[in-house]
Amino acid sequence: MARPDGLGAAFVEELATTSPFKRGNFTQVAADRLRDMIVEGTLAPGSKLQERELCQQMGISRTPMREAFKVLAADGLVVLHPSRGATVSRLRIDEVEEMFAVMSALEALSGELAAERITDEEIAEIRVIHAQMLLYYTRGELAPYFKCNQQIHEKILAAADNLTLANTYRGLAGRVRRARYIANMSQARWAQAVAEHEEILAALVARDGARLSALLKRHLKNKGETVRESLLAELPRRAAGG
Amino acid sequence: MARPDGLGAAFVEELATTSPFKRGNFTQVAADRLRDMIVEGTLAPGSKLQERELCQQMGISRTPMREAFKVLAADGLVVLHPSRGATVSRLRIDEVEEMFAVMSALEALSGELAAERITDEEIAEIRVIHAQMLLYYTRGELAPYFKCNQQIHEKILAAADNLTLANTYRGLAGRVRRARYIANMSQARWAQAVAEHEEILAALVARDGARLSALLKRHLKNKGETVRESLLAELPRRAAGG
DNA sequence: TCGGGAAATTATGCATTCAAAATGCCGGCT
DNA sequence: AGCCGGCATTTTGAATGCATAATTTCCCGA
Repeated sequence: MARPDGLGAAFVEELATTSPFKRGNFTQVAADRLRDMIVEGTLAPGSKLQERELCQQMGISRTPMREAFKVLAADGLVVLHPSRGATVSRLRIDEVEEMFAVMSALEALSGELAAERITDEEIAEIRVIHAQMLLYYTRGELAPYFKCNQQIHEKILAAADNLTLANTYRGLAGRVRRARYIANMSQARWAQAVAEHEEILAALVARDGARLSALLKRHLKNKGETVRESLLAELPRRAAGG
Repeated sequence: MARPDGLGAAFVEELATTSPFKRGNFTQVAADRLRDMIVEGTLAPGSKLQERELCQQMGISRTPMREAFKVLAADGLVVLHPSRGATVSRLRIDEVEEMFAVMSALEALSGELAAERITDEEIAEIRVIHAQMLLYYTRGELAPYFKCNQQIHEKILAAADNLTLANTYRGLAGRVRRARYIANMSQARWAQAVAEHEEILAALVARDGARLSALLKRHLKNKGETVRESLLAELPRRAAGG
């Protein structure tokens, strides 16, 4: 689901900054932009989406903006209140737990499928990213680490060669990404995650589907717990702060 | 995903037939109606969605109809061709296979979770539906059989108590439902499905999560194969017929 | 001073209008 | 005779307008 065509934020920027009249996909552009704003927290969970205001901000009219709201609502990032506008959906902790449960089931499947189908070349590519990721880990650079991490999971998803699976997964991943923005890993958790990734890579090389599946499932479960802990720790702070 | 609020077709009818001015959500109504039309085949896969025509048909204007298109596109039932309108998405056989693979992973999870949490009362309810289903089976009444079947899976999903899982599953189920409309089971397949359901019920009663999970997974896999066979058998006929 | 209610304001939902792009058609050109 | 290009028509995409529902404010009474 999410954005099957995958117009990235880059294009959004391109349109917003340069020639303002590239007719065709104001809706898509608005949706992607809103998505980014929600994920990075510019639009806080629970905050109201003022269509008038956002329209001015993006220099478009209400129609495509409203369509964008609908799309994001279908994605679960936004809640529509009939005749009362739209708000950024709050992600309750139990919801995040639910999502991670579902995602780990999907990761398990992707592991099974990937083990059957992955090519040596794909493994080699993953190996490169993996090594890069380790480097960032040793340097303690979290953001690029995450990026590599995500790329690896994307590669595995791609190797599974099941677009429906990939889209379903991405839909959920998009929704929890905002939680991850908030979440910070402890050193212990981080080390554990890296260790797990080593095992995952090994299972991938061995084409051991069952093992890979179990590893990925556990990996996601741990990630879920990390995020959960962070959220629990962060929640009271936020309540106090604003 | 899908329709989290779940306004059903009933409401659509209500609005369409009685007081025509119930201001509020023509978009939702239009989306649900289109969904039904697509699922039941009134709008054939690949056919163009003529917005003007559909607007007249439903007595609404283009704005909510276009919004409905966007929502259905996010659900995957409709494909938007920029500046060229929207068409009902075709479901390719490999896509159906993909969906069933994902659904079986989700069913497996729902089985695991349900086994942990299901109450005696819920089991009793399922037992009733199960018995009813068997009756329809012996009578050879396919449609009501399917309905019971679906209800059982819904009950298990409900028992799993994971809304995200349920919504994700429903999103996919909604998309493959059209395939099932076409599909017809062989007697052997039907008997096998019934036998599997017996086992599923037993595992549920025993609260055997691992077993239930495996059974559901296999069950869905078989269902997927059934649908696949039907589609393969139906495809050439359709090509010849029109 | 506080609470209730009505009017004004605001914002939402849908319709309509306006503009641009695509499709189809006709004529000219090779 | 067939193909390419330009013009008209159709259709889509976005903006604006209008009616209604929600919210806020303000006034009056207790």
